[in-house]
Amino acid sequence: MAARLAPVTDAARTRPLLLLVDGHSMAYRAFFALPVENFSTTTGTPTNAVYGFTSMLANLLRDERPTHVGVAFDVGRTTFRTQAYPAYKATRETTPTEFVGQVPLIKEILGTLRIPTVEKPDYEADDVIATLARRAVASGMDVLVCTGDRDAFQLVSDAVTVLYPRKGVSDLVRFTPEAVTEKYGVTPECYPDLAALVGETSDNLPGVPGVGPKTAAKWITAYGGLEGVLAAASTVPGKAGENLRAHLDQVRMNRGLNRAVDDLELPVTVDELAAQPWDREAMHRVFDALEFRVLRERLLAMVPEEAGEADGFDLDVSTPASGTLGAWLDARRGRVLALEVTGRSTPARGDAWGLAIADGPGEAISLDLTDLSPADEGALAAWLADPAVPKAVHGAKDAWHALRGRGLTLAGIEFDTLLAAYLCHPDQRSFDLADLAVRHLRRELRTQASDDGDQGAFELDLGGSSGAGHQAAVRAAAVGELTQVLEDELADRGADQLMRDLELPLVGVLADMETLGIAVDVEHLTSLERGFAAAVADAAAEAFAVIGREVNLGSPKQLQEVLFDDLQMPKTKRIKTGYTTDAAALQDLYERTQHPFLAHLLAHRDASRLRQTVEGLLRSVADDGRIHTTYLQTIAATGRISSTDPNLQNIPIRTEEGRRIRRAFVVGAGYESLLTADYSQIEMRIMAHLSGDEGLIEAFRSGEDLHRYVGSRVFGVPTDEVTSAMRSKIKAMSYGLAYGLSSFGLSKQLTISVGEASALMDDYFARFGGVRDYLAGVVDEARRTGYTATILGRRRYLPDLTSDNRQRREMAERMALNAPIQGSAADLIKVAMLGVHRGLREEGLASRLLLQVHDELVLEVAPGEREVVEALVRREMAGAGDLAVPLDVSVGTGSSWHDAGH
DNA sequence: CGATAAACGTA
DNA sequence: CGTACGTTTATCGC
Repeated sequence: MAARLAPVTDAARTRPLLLLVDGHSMAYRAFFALPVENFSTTTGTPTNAVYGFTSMLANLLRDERPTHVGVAFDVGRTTFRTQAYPAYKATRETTPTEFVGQVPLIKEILGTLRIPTVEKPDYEADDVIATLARRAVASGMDVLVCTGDRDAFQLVSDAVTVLYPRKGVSDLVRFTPEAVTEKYGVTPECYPDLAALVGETSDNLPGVPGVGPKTAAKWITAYGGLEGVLAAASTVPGKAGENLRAHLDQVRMNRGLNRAVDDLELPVTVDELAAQPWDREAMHRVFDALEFRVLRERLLAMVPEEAGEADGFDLDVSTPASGTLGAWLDARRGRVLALEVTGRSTPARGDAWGLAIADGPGEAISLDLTDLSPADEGALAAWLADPAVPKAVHGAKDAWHALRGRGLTLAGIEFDTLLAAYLCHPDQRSFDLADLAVRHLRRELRTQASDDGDQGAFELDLGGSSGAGHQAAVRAAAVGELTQVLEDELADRGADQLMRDLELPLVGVLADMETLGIAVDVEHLTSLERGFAAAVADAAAEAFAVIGREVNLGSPKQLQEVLFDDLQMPKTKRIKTGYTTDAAALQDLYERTQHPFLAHLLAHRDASRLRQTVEGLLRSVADDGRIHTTYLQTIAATGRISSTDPNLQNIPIRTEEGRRIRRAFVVGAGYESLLTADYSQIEMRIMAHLSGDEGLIEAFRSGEDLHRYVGSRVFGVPTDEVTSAMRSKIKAMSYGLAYGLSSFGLSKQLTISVGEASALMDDYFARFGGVRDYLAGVVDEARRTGYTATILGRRRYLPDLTSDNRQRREMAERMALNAPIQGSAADLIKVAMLGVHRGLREEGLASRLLLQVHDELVLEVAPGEREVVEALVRREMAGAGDLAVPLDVSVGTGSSWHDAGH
């Protein structure tokens, strides 16, 4: 492995360099230098000290290139110094708990970097550093000491430099002997003399009153050191001299305490501080957990990669001679070969120019698709398209789009390492092949060619056995090896069936949907854009007129000034940057103040939001007059798919203005209508199924309006006496339960007291006890097993359920409540999509599936197929699962998405 | 330029 | 102090 902190061949240096860091001191500085609000994980763990410390360390490793590194830590608060002088450091405030928790994290990071941490009970980090520094210098090394403790200046010499933070942790001042003398007027060895006279507030060591660094330096120079000063104390003139005589004991004690001990017995030797290769797998794990993406990249970028190392991919890469590709492929029939496609995977506009195929770990070929002989092209096309030829790939959908752009059909995908990694670790957001290789294979994917960063090679060398071609071959080989590993891991996690029968077949369905896209009425969109833009301008003008000046209404910062400074409005909910200006808060303010500015601002928000949505859609219209979204199958931790570029899963529907945007999605030429089919109350039905609550199951079987039925039971009135207010309370609570809603949250949403909300929940659970038991049980079981599971066995791992951190734990509990419900719904609609897609094909229908919006499918219906398609969709959606309650499906058709809605 | 925060749309 | 997403804009640090 090439990871090495400093190449020993560094020509600029002749002597080895030891970097010694005072861990507590630097971490503590980082803790106060970086605002904790900006540095904590999504689950609330503070990481500001960890981040600051690691960032500083990364800079030092990069800039100083030490050959040896060690980090010293204090152990507890008592040392031989506090024994001798109990007041020592006694004024230090208790360390904040948010800081204490970060020290182990720092040590964990140091562990992954294989940097030893050194501690000595009863001594301070400074003493450890002094000892190691002395030994290093004795063996001919240079030493850098990084600490925020000025006592370390006594260590400075020709061979030892102290890096002292000026502000924060990134601005370090280099204290050489000259720098110390310049700043303090005494040599480094006399610095502790000076400090003894002046005192150190932070250590609770009083100095001689009236004596600052200037006087102290003058005395030390005049009398030749502290001993001289003390000996001559009786003759030192003036008030300062008087004070000195009154504080001789204190000064002597100060000097005793600030002397660094440099002959400790330590568990490590200087040699053992030699830089070691990093534990990259552990680094990924720890940095993932801390959510330090950029910092990890910064560190990894420092490591010079060397080609041909044992841990790389040692591959025999070739390009078959023209006309021999078919034979090469035939010779490997029956084996699962791994593929890597180089190209662009934009739906409907893909292209592929390179292809690598790996056969086992040692052999691969790479092809330039732009320059194949007709015979090879034919052989390749047949091989790719043959569903009976098993293949593995990382990201089958992207490969599918790219190959399609070159007229090639991809079938027979037996394994997808991207999907496999996602099913194993659904909470991960990205599954970069290089990362997977490091984690599961302990291999580096990078090769010399890619390290050079030579973009030119990419263009010039499409298929050869070096450069881009070699890189593709390495990736293909990695896919092959990952397939072996991940197949086992999938099976261990009980996800192999989910992979084979659901996610993998879904790839083709999604690829078809993306390729088809949905037709839009561009003229309609353009006219909407004009209208919304005019509304934006009007609202802005009126808003400015009210306050008499122009501000950027899109800037929360400027709005806060206007609202809370200029207009002196009551403060809203606190956010990181001050007070929120979100729509709910503005609405609330408007109801209380009736200030017209707020009305114009809200109107401006609405209109600009709509305009922005329309503009985005217009930008996305492809040459075929359709919008081709991309579905992401490996993003949502619950198992849902997401839609991007553009996101067609958040097209407005709630307001009339928003619904006008839905009218722009229309049936395409040659088709009869759009058909939408959605599951009604899918999540509550799944709740009923999973909980087995008889009352809730009966609610669905009765055919009565769900919320009305539940309301009648909770409030103890006949269903026809459930008022709409009661119904909406029940609806809010029912859905809230699936999200882990608390009585506090419910009270907030319904604007009732916590007591009322709590009573409402009690009444609910009194009638639907099965729901309560289920919700409690699901969290319990997940805590025990480590994961939740959906009806198809899709897992979500929630290690935070046992966290000591309440915020993290409760967050995980809410996730545990929601994941089986949201995830089961995702399972069901995926099954339905497969069924609809297959049914359309098997029945020879020309209608097609276009969109999925979590619980809704949108199809484009070919002329004359409406009835049969509706029956097919109803059958497949309702039959997607065998639940204790029926799966109701509502269907609508029309010439636009809006008109097809219901 | 890239990352983050705020805001807001959907299920 | 209710889950899951994606996109835009402003803002700030590098």
